[in-house]
Amino acid sequence: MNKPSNTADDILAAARRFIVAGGYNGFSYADIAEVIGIRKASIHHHFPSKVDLVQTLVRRYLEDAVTGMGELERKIPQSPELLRTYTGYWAQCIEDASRPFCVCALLASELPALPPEVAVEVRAYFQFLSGWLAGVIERGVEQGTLTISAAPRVEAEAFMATVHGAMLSARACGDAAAFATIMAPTLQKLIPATD
Amino acid sequence: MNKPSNTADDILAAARRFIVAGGYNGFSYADIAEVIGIRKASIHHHFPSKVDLVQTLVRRYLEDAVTGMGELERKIPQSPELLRTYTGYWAQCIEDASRPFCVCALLASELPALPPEVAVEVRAYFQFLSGWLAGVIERGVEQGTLTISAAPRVEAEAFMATVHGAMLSARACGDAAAFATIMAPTLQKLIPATD
DNA sequence: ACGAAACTACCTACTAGTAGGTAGGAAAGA
DNA sequence: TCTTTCCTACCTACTAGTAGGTAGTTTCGT
Repeated sequence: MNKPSNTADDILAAARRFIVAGGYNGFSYADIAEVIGIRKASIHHHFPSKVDLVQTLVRRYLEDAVTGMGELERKIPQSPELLRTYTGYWAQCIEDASRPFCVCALLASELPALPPEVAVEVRAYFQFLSGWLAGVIERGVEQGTLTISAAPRVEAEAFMATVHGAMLSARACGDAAAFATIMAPTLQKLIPATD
Repeated sequence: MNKPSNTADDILAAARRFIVAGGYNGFSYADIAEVIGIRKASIHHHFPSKVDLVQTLVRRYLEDAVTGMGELERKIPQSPELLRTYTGYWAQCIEDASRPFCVCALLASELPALPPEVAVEVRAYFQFLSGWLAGVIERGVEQGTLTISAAPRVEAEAFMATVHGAMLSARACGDAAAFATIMAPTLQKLIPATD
């Protein structure tokens, strides 16, 4: 039912790897062309401009996050376990180097220099993630499974910040395990009387 | 007593602004030349290569941090007040847009794509900052002015991560006040029984 | 008159993007 | 069924502009 052509997906995947490594200006059409084995003009066939490419990439990234978080919420009703699974997901991604950084976290860092079409998509991701975390935390408080010291929205922002900062630290000290090490006490502070 | 020539400093200052805005690949010698009103060839006189320029910039950034933190420790012996002052400093910088992001935090995000000479300097900054924070936290625990739930080194890493992540969030939501909002509960969790 | 700091003028390599064409398959009309 | 037409996917070959960097010269302060 779906198009069998996966070149566009290959381009997006390569672009994601490059962006995660070095940001928006850290790669070129030539770089992508080389790793997937086509000419750079062919990339323009799938994505007329670099802005189109990255915009599509980030938009899809957000869509995947929305559906992914939805599934996660369905499977795991308890907030503490939900937060643990979320950070565990990233810990895994960083550990096996499959997705060693969040695309949007990286792009956000260079937001003032980003094309506006891309910037708006990045901002949307942050808004979604922070909103989702706020919801999870709020529910946890209502269930009595989480203890917080500020408003859920603020706690959510702080949690998200720590996740992104922990990615940065893991990268900076070249130690993938650093992410999990940093997140452990952060989770502990939200979850009362665990194991 | 100091050299009256400030062009090299002007170049470094301009480069810092550009890097803070868009990272290592987000600016060119031409960009710097334009804003400070010289030709780009003249920049090569002061900094033969871009690597030299950014390496010098990051090295000086670390030196300034080392002396700055030293002074801070001399002036403020109490750990809670020290952490508050440190985050307050960044809150101020972000608020007045004078230094809306940490140079090394930004460069760390694109670390895999950075020239190795620059990467090593960035890593040194992270090591210093995390070590300094660990010392501050350890002393606070000994003084009984801080309560922690993990080893001082881990708490320090988590604190640093939250600071960097909060910068990112402030940038992403385009609201400078977000930084202080995020840091408030983070500080509160470390400081027991405060007003 | 000497060196530092700036300049003009240039280089090569690479950037995103375009023009125009080709190979092959699907569709559609007689 | 054959042929024309269209489409997708890719190609070669090119453009204008920008990247970092160099060579050689002039300007300026002491």
